[in-house]
Amino acid sequence: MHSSATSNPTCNLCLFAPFCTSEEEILHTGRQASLAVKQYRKLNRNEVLCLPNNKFQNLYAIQKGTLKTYQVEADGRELIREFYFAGEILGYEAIYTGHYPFSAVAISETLICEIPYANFLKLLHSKPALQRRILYLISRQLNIGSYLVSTTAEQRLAAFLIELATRLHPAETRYAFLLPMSRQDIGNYLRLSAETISRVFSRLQKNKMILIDHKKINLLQPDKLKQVADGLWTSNKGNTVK
Amino acid sequence: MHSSATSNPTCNLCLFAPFCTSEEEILHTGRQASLAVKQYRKLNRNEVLCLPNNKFQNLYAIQKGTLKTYQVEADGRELIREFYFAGEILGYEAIYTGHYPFSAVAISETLICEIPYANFLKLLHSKPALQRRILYLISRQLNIGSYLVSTTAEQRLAAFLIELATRLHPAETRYAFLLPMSRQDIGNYLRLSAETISRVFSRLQKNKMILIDHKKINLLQPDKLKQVADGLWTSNKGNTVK
DNA sequence: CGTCCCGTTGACACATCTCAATCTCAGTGG
DNA sequence: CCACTGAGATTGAGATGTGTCAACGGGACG
Repeated sequence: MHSSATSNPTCNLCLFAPFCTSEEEILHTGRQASLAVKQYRKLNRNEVLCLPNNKFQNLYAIQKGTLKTYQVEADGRELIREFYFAGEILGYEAIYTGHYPFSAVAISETLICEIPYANFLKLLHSKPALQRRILYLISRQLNIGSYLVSTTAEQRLAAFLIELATRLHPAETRYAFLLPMSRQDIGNYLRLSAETISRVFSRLQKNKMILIDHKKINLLQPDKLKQVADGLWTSNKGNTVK
Repeated sequence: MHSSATSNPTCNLCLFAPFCTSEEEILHTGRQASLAVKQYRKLNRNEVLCLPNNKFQNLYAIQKGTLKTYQVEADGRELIREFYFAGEILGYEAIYTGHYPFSAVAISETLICEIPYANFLKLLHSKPALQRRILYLISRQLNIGSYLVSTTAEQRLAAFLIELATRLHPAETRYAFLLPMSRQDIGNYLRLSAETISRVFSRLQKNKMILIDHKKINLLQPDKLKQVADGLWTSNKGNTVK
């Protein structure tokens, strides 16, 4: 365990750190400080954070780990709305609906911090700089996943990988990383079958754009991947330039 | 022309009406009041509001009419990111990127109001109720179009039609309306070809769920359409229940 | 009244899905 | 330490929904 909230590298980047009840305070007192703007909680793999129609009360800052939000279709298929990584905030959608419009589940061991929405509003109002910053981050949410509009499987997966490289580690882009989610999860997010994800991975590897070994992935040529994402390249029928 | 800003029915619902320079003030003085929080502007069909990489300065409130935002793919295809109708606010995405990440074009005669972002921030800070309301509306944006994750053409189009019924007229749902956009535009938004849109319209009409005559559309059975959207019904192979 | 754009419909091509078999790897217990 | 097990990943073959290309038809508008 970390000795204090701010000793966690992600916390250093967190907007709410100044208003946060430290982990050690929680651990030592054995109870959560009721006045805390932010509270610490641990989720194991596959543990549920919230369910559809749960009443909206908190936003959640992810300190470490990964979550997915999803809804289940009538036919039983799971449609992933978004992944959330360390440093990101989950729950903005619920401000409008009044309840969480999805299930949120940890896909790896995850640490989250609760931000009661009432406190969130108070803080925003008292700190203009924080308000600007939060609008900036919500605006970012509106831009995330805009590549889902792309048509081909290759385009979407390539764009997804590039985005992962920028989102997986806060304030830093790394082109070699561990995929936190399964092929099935990626498919449920990109609206492709797990088999298609697997096949496209194989194609991209054959073209030397990536190296992939189970969860370990290395984006060898991010620039070329970007071209694939933009539809400038395709390897569907041998490596042909359009 | 209207005699004042608040005489326009949409203005009555607008959050910024209290801080707005009235139309008649603008018309009578012949120049736009520089201190105005909100300014009036008219766009003809196909007139451009902003282009990709234009510097972000204003949010735009739509007073009347319809706009689309889109980006052009490498292969020349136009991908529509969102439609905007009367009472909605365009431009949140640009807060993050610092420039508009899309083209915005009127698809019918449209009246818009400019909200300089600096003024927007000041207003939000001085009016906590306005701040809450704006967060509420941005949250709504995060939920709009969530049905784009659906797999089949029928599901996406049915969900689109239902959403249109609720968004087309502020604070009121109407199941008979005029489609403001072309089949091509709908296809560019739902990631389907114009031909597919046409075919699905025909199928839905054959099943008595809608009446469609060029731009005029009537959602005869919104509840059944909702079931189609949710994947509970399909008419792909004759009208079969799954 | 003619032109042109938009929408409709048909035939065929193709990307992705579905179903299925096989394989690897991690975890578990003997 | 090894065998067993189950979940996830890979790969193949056939099915299918949607895209593409094309022809046709009908309003809207000048």
